[in-house]
Amino acid sequence: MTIYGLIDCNAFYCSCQKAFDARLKRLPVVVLSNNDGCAIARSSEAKHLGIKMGDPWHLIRDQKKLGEVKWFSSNYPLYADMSRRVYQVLTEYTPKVEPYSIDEMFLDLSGLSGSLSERCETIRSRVEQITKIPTCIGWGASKTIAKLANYIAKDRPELEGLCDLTDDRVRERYYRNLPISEIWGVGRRLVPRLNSVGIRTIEQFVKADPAQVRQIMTMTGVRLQAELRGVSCLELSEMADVRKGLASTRSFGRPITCFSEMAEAVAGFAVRVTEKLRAEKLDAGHVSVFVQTNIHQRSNGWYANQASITCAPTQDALTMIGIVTRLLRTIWRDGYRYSKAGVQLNDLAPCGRQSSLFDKPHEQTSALMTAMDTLNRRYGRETVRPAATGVVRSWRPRQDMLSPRYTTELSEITEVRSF
DNA sequence: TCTGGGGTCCTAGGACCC
DNA sequence: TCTGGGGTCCTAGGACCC
Repeated sequence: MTIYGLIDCNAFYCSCQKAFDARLKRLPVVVLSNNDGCAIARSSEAKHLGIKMGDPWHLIRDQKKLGEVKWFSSNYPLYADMSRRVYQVLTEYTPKVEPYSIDEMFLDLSGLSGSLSERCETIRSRVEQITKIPTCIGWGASKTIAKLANYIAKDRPELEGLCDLTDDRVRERYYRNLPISEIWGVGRRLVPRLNSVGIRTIEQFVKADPAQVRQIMTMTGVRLQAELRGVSCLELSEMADVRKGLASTRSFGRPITCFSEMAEAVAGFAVRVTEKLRAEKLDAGHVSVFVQTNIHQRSNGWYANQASITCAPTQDALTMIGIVTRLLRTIWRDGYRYSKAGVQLNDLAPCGRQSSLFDKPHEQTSALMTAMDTLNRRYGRETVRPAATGVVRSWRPRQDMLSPRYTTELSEITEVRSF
């Protein structure tokens, strides 16, 4: 029988910041979303101050007790690289590692000899020694149980970061007291609907009539019930799945009110998504553009719309700018203060496919795109970019407290001085 | 003034075809 | 004028995740 483990990095983005600045060690640290909008990671010290996930930063930054909080704009190149390092360490201990998100990885613990608790403790200390990132590990007979075990390990300090749910009786004891909201896959919409038919604890969920669960949650719910009983339905996949879609979307640093600025912004998104496409050697046959005004301020008129089109598969930035600009014209309305927009690509496939009997397979990445990618890789993002993406760009998102990309940019590496 | 970005899966319903 | 069943594909919308 496979034993599934889940390792999760504690307050990952904050831990990454702390890893490169010893002065932060015992201080409350908060990392903000893009546009410095809201808190998306808090160190344990910051959690103790009462800062919640998703708190709008502009509403909490002025509170007195927050004077000592160190806050950062999010720095994804740094976090992605730290995640890769954690992955590297894990592969020393188990050959089967499935990255689930930037800070979580599923492990196949079946082959490990001796006490699993001891082995997992070794893995935790090794990850912390090499990367400076603290973690928790939970394990059990299915991914859903491993996920729950991980939550318990994090929630109860007395467990010292480890939780074993392989034993039926131990599992049932937790199921009796834990609410269904702790199940992986049961979110805020489903909780009240399940509550209304008398399902409140995980124990009640597992024992509930599958037909009733199916009615509320479709097949996903029935599968979850089986997983929680220890019948594994979700396999560990070591190969990353083929990507289904790809997007670039942003909130603006200030509202956009004129078409030409929005056209620049949307062209910028087109450049960004096609850059990702070329990096993964894909092309896209379906393109969507959306725009919207601030969802939190509907009083003076709210507008949101999207348009999409099926096109000859492409990965070319200039072609994509043409497509998204045409789509934007169909949904643009004067007189609104737009706060957010984006470009979404679908129908992805390895580039070079034949789109129809009469079209030739479109040409491989053009020399221009290759040159642009090479320059931007060597000299930094946006060293060269199409003029259609704008020059002034005063609507760009805020990033007031960006830390250096310590591990991926030579020019931003930590300096050590000795006297 | 200021509230993120990027994904996945599932289902229902419409268009179209034979 | 009446009148069917079954299949595929696509899209929109709803739910979830980190």
